[in-house]
Amino acid sequence: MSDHQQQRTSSPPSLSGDALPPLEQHARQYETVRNAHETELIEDYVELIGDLLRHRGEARAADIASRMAVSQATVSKMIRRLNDLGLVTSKPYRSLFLTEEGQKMAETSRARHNVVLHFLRALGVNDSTARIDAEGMEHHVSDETLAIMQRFTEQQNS
Amino acid sequence: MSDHQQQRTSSPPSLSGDALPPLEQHARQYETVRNAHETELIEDYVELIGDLLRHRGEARAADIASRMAVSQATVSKMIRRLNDLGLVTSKPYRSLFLTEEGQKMAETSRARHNVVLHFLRALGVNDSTARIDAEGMEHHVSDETLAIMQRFTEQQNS
DNA sequence: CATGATTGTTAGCCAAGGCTAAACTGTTTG
DNA sequence: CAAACAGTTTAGCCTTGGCTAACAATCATG
Ligand SMILES: [Mn+2]
Ligand SMILES: [Mn+2]
Ligand SMILES: [Mn+2]
Ligand SMILES: [Mn+2]
Repeated sequence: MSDHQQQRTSSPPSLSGDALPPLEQHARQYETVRNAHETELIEDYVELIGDLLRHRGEARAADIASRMAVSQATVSKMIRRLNDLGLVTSKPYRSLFLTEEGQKMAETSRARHNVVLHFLRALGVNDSTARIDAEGMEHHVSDETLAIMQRFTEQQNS
Repeated sequence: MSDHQQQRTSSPPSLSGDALPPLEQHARQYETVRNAHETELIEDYVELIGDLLRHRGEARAADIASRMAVSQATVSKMIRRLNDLGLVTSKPYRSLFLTEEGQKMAETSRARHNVVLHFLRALGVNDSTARIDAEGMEHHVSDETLAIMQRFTEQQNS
């Protein structure tokens, strides 16, 4: 099929599915995704540290490493970054703590994560699948969509 | 844990929101996300190349660069990777084409992308927001969730 | 209180995915 | 048909986020 293959047997000129979005808009889609990827891991770390602090009272590098399924060296390096970003405070060989800013990020990340997770469950997705999907999706859900998801979930549970 | 600090004062055992998932499951969440990130960009390139071929008859590096809002050098490097992966064929200074395998990937990516996009619109999300969110979310939606989204969308449009 | 186990850090490696600058090719056009 | 221009490639750089191996600190325990 050098050109067009059958495609419908008798179709008029252009029946090639949805059109391409205008260039500017299309570009903005990919840019937004790239931006999300820059903060994604940071958010997951901060959120996890917050959760460990809330549930365990402390957040050790070793716990983060096993929860994230990543080496301790990787965690150690990332902790320095979080420190440089002013999100955590860490004395060597001691538990981590979140700065004010880190706490704020942890809360908003956790809130968003929960909205997505509960939405997926309300949609009918199996819990463990919902958890996996939410872990990735959360970073790519706009505020607009988030609000709609929340409304949907509330409506469903009533 | 050396010290614990206060940590509880007087509250009943656990009032710290949802519990942490069991370690194995939690680790699997992050692993799945990392895996998705490995193939994500590849899929977007292949999908875009497929769309350009369908809509324009050819896929030039310059078009990809402007659509992705990325430098031509970046595209050129990525094309070599796609070539090495057996997803595209490319003669220097000529338009790209998809291999069989590339076409298969383009189709399944496009199909999944569309399910997510149409689902978001059916949910009530504004079109341009839906496009942005779908571009990121698509790579983190399991088959299970995808099927549910599709059913939801169909049901909504009837 | 010495010592082994656990935990944390550092050094050095790698691949992916960006970038700019410079060189090269192909096409258009005066 | 020679330039000029547009498109493509290459070289070299950078950051992120992984890894392993070696070393260092802390903690538990006999
Ligand atoms: Mn999260
Ligand atoms: Mn996440
Ligand atoms: Mn896509
Ligand atoms: Mn995408």
